Amino acid sequence: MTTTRIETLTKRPDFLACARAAKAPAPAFLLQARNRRDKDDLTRVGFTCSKKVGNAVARNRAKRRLRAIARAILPAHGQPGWDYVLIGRAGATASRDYMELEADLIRTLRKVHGPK
RNA sequence: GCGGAUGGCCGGAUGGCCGCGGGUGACUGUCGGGGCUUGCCUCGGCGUGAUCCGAGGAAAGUCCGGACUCCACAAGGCAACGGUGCCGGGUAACGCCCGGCGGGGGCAACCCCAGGGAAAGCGCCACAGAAAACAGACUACCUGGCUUUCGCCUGCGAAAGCUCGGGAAAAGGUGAAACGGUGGGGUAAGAGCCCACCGCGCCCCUGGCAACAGGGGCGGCACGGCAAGCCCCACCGGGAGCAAUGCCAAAUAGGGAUCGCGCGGGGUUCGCCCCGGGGCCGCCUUGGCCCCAGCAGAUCCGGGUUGGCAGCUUGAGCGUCCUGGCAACAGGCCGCCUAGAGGAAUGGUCAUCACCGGGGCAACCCGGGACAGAAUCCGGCUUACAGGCCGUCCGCGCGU
Repeated sequence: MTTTRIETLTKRPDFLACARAAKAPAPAFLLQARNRRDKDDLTRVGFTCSKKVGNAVARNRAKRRLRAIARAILPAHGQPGWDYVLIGRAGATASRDYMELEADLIRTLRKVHGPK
């Protein structure tokens, strides 16, 4: 069993690169993803919740729920060598049912990987 | 019981499963460095499992006050700018807190106050009103004169009137405010014109550390308000901030400092001496600094960038009790260690219980969770907040 390690994105250029690549919308978030095409098979993920999501409390809660589904889904459904960015939406990210949130992520991942 | 005032506290609980940040020590686990007695010791990173800790009363607004760090800083005087403003106390400090005083509101408990100076000066006082700051007079009042009418009879009286003169500022009405108020005397009518009380001003005495309060005397009223318009007075105040600042490593172009040679005019015994010009330090005086010349040299320095480490949490700390104080608070004994991230942890999800709202006779069912997320750290202020708990006091009603 290969333990795919997951790292968190921290650099602004990485976020911008993802924003220019594939996008897939979901009711409670927006997924951006790209294949880095380098030697490393690391999977990386970043989270963005802008001021549009709400105040600091609302942004934190949205980010935590996104982090929770990413940790649950990505080891099985993510692909090595890819970067993913999850963007929170006002209201929906905090209120959508958790099981549906996970299903949304699986569906959108399939979509961004798809055409390849 | 109802209504009200005020002080303090809490801000769901427990348990599965899966996770995150930090500390501690562990490992037959790995990778790298160092040491040597060459298979051990040691340091660091990663991994694994263990254990402990992990958001708030406002963490918020960033409005005051500090600690800490860097920069600036010769003395005196003057000026400017900003802040504070009853008195006493507390504090590291404050624009904060406590206790008083004065004024205002409330039956009361209690609450509110930007609360120094208006005889230093300038400015302003809307609307209304005759008049808004220095006196003046619209209506009305008193009186003289004149005209008309009437009564008695040749002068007086009464009434009405006047582009007329004088007195007076009590009455009316306006206003936030009208040149002291109320009552009496006085007068042609009136007026501090005189008197009593109240208010106001000055002086004295008593009490109080003081703000101030009480009392006495004198004054015949002279001094309208606004200082959150300028201002005056007293007191306080350097600037920037943890993205401060310090250290390490990597990689490199341009820069800076010191030394050397040289540097306005004149003299020189070659040690120096005399005489300048310009600029800066808020201004002035004393004073200080820099420039008036650069270079082909020598030595040294480290900025910016990226990464890492420190600053970074033991502190004006928290709790029980005791002592002093009306209190804010201070002192003492004992005990405790309570987040330290850096695209930023402190969570996700499920269940049970408690709470609130709705439905139901009930078992129960359905729905809900305020304001809000540490970022160097403290002391305050202000603002936001579902719901709940405890204490003290006041008024009214009832019972004893």
